[in-house]
Amino acid sequence: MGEYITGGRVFPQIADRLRTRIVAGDYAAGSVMPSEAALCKEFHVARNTLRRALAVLEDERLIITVPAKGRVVVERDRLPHEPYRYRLILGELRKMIEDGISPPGSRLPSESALQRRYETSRNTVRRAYAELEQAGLITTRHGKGRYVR
Amino acid sequence: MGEYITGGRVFPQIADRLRTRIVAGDYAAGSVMPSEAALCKEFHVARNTLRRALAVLEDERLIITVPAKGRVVVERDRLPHEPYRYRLILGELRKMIEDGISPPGSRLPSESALQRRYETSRNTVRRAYAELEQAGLITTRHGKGRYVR
DNA sequence: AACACAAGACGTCCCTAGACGTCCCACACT
DNA sequence: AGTGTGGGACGTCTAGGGACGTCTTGTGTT
Repeated sequence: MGEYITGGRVFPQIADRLRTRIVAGDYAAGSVMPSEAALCKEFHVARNTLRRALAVLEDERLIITVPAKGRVVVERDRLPHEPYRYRLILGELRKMIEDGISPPGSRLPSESALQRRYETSRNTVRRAYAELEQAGLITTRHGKGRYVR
Repeated sequence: MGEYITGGRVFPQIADRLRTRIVAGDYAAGSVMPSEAALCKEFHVARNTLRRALAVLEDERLIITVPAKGRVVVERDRLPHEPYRYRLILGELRKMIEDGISPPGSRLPSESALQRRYETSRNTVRRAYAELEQAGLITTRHGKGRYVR
């Protein structure tokens, strides 16, 4: 816990301390930083102030904000991978379809199969399939399964 | 684990065994029975079969099926209370408004206040408020709170 | 042929938890 | 007056877990 320098603005100081942690590797590249709430507690500042500090770091391209996820520390010379699970599943399924690995008419994995494969919830799997259906790439037959259109 | 009586139908047997548990109080009145999945496992039967057995008990007014909740054992001479949390909150809030305890223009409890009061999730609180707003009973002012219309 | 049963797939709903996003307001300090 | 801070409220999204509802398809018994 550092002292508060009276007179100076506080959010730049917090930005400094967070930047130090990032370059030192305390917050590993590619990982998610502690949440706003956690950092607010640690630094004893309001969310307002903390967010300003984080905005500074984002301006410096040190972190990327991912809503519903958190702040991800940027990895140099590596493009950021998909932060959302359902988007990841969605991408892999779409690739299988577009590459012809799952030809039109073929049956796609069941929800429970994907649930096991990706170690995720049924909700997330369904979300991915919902978008594929929305995109017109697949059709669903109740009680039977999903098929490539 | 009892034996299976060859020749007889199995779902009536399961209904019998479940009925016995209910009248014996193994499944207390007002409580929720084990889920279909759990009972399927215990009796080593398909969901189909188990549901038939449960349908028998529901016909006999011994249990009530509550989607997303489970089977509730009926309480004699007590009308069943609201099974869904958000409906319960909704009901109490509406009563406060209609009884004039929360007069028009007055501010309603914040989401976090209700969250604490009912020991529930923010989602559930929001759900209740959403229905009140849908019903035109309240209005929401972003950043300020909710008010009786 | 009809029925019971098994097994599995998808559909819908309730509930919890946690992130970030936005807005509003009071206060202090400049 | 303007800015920084603290603090709070509501908005939206991702994710996980679980219950019942419905549909389809086999298999075996009657």
